[in-house]
Amino acid sequence: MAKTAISPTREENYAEWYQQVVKEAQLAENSSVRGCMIIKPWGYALWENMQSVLDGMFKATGHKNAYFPIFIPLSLMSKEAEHVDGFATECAVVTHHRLEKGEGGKLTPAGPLEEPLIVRPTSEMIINETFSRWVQSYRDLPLLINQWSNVVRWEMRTRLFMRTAEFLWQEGHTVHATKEDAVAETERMLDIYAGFLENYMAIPVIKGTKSDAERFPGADDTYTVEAMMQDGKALQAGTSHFLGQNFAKAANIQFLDKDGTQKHAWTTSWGVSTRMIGGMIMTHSDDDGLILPPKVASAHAVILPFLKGKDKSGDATIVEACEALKAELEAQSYAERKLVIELDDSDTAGKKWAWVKKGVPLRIEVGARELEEGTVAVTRRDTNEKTVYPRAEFITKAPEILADIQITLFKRAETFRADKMTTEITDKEAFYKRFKNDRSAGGFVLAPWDGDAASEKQVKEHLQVTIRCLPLTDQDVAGKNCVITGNPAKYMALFAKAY
RNA sequence: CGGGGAGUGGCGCAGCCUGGUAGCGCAUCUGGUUUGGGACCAGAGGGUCGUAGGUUCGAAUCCUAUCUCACCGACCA
Repeated sequence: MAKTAISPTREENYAEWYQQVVKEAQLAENSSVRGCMIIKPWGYALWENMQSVLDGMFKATGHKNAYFPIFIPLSLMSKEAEHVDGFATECAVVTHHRLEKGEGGKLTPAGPLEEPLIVRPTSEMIINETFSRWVQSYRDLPLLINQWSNVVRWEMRTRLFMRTAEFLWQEGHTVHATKEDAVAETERMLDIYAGFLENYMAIPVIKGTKSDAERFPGADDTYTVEAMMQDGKALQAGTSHFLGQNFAKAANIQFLDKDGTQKHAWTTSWGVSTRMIGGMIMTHSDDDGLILPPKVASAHAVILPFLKGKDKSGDATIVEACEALKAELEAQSYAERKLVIELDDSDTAGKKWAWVKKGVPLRIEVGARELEEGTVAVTRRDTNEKTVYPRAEFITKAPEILADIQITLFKRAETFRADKMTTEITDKEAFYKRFKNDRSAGGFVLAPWDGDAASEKQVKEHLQVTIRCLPLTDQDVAGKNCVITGNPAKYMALFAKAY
């Protein structure tokens, strides 16, 4: 059995394996603040790449960025009843505005605020309240705004990237004159998320709508993209909400329409977060650590010179050659981005493994032999394949190799998901059996459902299985019966255990 | 919030039951050896043992309180 760079392996302990991958890849670490993570440079570079692509997509569809306060007055928060109920148990609340030195120099909060401030768990209330002043006429619509920010949700249990008390995200908030426009926007943004996840993160997703129980608090409809992780659990990777007129009414967003009457507007909101990084790790990484999809990778390749130690005669030449190679590679582009190349000329043992664990797509080895032959030895992180290329050929071919890695990762994930997906289960016994298997979380089961909250609740209590979504396609239920109750089915539902 | 677990040099741990003021591995630094790879030898630096109180001649070790963290549940992006 070959030694793996990450211990334990996925098979041995998936949860612990995940923590180790994050740590060994230098993506993030726990901070001294409960539930809050420190995103390290290697992880933040990844997030910046993701941001940059998404931001371009938002702007290309007419959205503009803005920034709203981190604090929401308590009174404002309480205006949409369902929304409040959904977030009340996980709000951080600011109640004081200064510190005083007490006994023994110990600092204690003083100066109570007249009205407590909530640290935003999401910004619907503060943004829609603002929109009520921005929107006066049908000419002001649609209003398409996005914000990049942090939010705070005081979760009971946290896990790096997957669920942290504070996380980074973007939240889009839009206002429309008609229901049709708002629904179209909700679906457009869902498509953008799905496209980003599949084409950039190489994570295959299933698009669908949430059941009543899983909907965003205050929304009429929540659209979601669901991904399958390597342990057979599902991950909600992004959501897009059709908010109906609920928030428009709560925040009083009205406009004077062409016909001269005052109308309430229709709003949407949509978001993706640093959680996608967690999804990416759980989709692609292996027992040797992280594997980054080239399109968003913090770096595309690392050059590792083989130095001669004591007999340093040739070392300077090798490092120089590596620097020249780096410069030439950096002139190349892949996926509208100049190649980012790291050069690690440290002589520490195990530096190769450090880069394996960081998930960099290509490792380029250059030593005396390569210099002499005019070649480079290149190893792909995804397949572990080592190929010796003539130097010039590799430089022009690098983007092509990266593109192949990107596709390989996506296809591999797609194949994996296909193995974890069944549409064959039609009776309750088989359904229960599937999800009671201890070795695996069970994957996706696409099965008929009667649309009743009671049956949904039942499988959640018995099996910790939830309805991830009602897929947008495959909704033919004619003649089919609910997998749980046997009653006539209303929907095809995608069931899974979830993060 | 419930269930078990853990807080000891930068990291990972032992020591605790049977009190006598700290030890191992990795990492770091120095010197040497080695060199297509997760090295070896020798030496060195670095810790008031989570915090507060108590028992004692003496506490990492016993007692009490308290804080924190990761993990498994319930809750959730």
